[in-house]
Amino acid sequence: MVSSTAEKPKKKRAGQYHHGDLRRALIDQALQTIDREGAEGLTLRGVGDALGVSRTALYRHFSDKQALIAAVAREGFRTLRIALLDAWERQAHGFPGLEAMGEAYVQFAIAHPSHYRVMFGRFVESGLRDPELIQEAGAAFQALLDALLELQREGLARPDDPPTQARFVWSVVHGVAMLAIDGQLRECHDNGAGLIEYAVRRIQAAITTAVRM
Amino acid sequence: MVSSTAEKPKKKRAGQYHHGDLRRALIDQALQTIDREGAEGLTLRGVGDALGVSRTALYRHFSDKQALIAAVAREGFRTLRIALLDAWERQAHGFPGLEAMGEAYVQFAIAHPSHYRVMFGRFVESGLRDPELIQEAGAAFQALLDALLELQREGLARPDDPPTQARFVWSVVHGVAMLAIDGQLRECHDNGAGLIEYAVRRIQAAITTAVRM
DNA sequence: ACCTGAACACCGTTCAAGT
DNA sequence: ACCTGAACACCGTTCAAGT
Repeated sequence: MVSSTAEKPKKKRAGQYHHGDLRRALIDQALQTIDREGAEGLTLRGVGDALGVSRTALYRHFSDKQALIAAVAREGFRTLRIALLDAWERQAHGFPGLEAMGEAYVQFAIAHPSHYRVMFGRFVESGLRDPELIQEAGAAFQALLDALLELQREGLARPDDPPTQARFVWSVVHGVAMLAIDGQLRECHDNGAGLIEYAVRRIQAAITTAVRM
Repeated sequence: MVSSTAEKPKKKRAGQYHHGDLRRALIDQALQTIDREGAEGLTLRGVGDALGVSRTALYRHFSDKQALIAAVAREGFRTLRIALLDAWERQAHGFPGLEAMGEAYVQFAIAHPSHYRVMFGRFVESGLRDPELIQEAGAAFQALLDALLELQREGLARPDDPPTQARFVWSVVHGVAMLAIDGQLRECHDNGAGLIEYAVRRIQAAITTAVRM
């Protein structure tokens, strides 16, 4: 930190002349709108109005609309990673931990479908301009990779190439999640709960070293 | 067919006063645009211009833009189903046939990423207004279900609830496909080819009755 | 029946101007 | 430094009017 002039960072009270942290408020408002109305329902005019601010005010904090969405996506990967780690710890690791991670993953997507879609849509384009998004996504993936590495070390999971094994597991839960939020499981009377349970069991069967499930 | 008046169905030559089958031309043009520029690049003005027709001409054949997209999605499920059945037959059924189906599935998505996204995006909303879309998607799913039923009958696949088993397999290939086209496999030096191979093998391990893979 | 062109109500983004 | 309001170039959709 370079010692600056006499000016301390101003902490303006909320509701006063604009915001103390408009950037933060914009992200929160965008996330709220996305969760409620979907990403298509997100307009710069809308977030501006909701915050009592001009529709062009956000250009002081984000290069464009896509950058705002990328920031929302970043938050999503962070929340997801924490949920995964929490599930893993709560079940004290092992295959029960991996199952819990899988269920937590799909539940996050079902609870926040629009947010989840935003995390994966336009990922490449957004990632090129927002390295922190890629970093945050990588951290979430790392949580899964670490779990599998531990299972392999304990001789529970097959000693396959770890990144490939992790991407396979990711594919299953991502596939279930996407099918669920896109309405492709509408014929399941239980709204996909049975499939999630089946899927995590079959993941275990697919990567275990044990002879029988 | 009710015998009509003296008027035979006019077969206008292309390039002449509009089209003999504008509906067909609109779908083809929309598909081409989607494949080339993505679904966001699809504008009614664009397809109209490309066909030498007003931008509102399509309202004679489709209720709105979403209905046009739904028609494109329908074509996609049809093409996908044919590709799956072809792969299944070419490998003479069995697990080799199932593996080939899985690879054909992912390859379709990678070859036509925007088309594939359109097939699953807004599926519910589109399906409510376009029952044929749901029917075509169901037919594609049925191809997979039939394959698994045969494997179960032969004692090769576990006798689990067939729709659940089919949705699980679908989730894996859908997950791989979505991750691939959304750029989440960019760190794979082989662009995901190894993952696809690994995934179809692990699917087999997950649903087989055999003790060892 | 089928298509057009003007009009309408929206967008994201730019930019000169305010404080 | 930060924000505004008018303006610009786009959208999808509607509708009276043409043929």
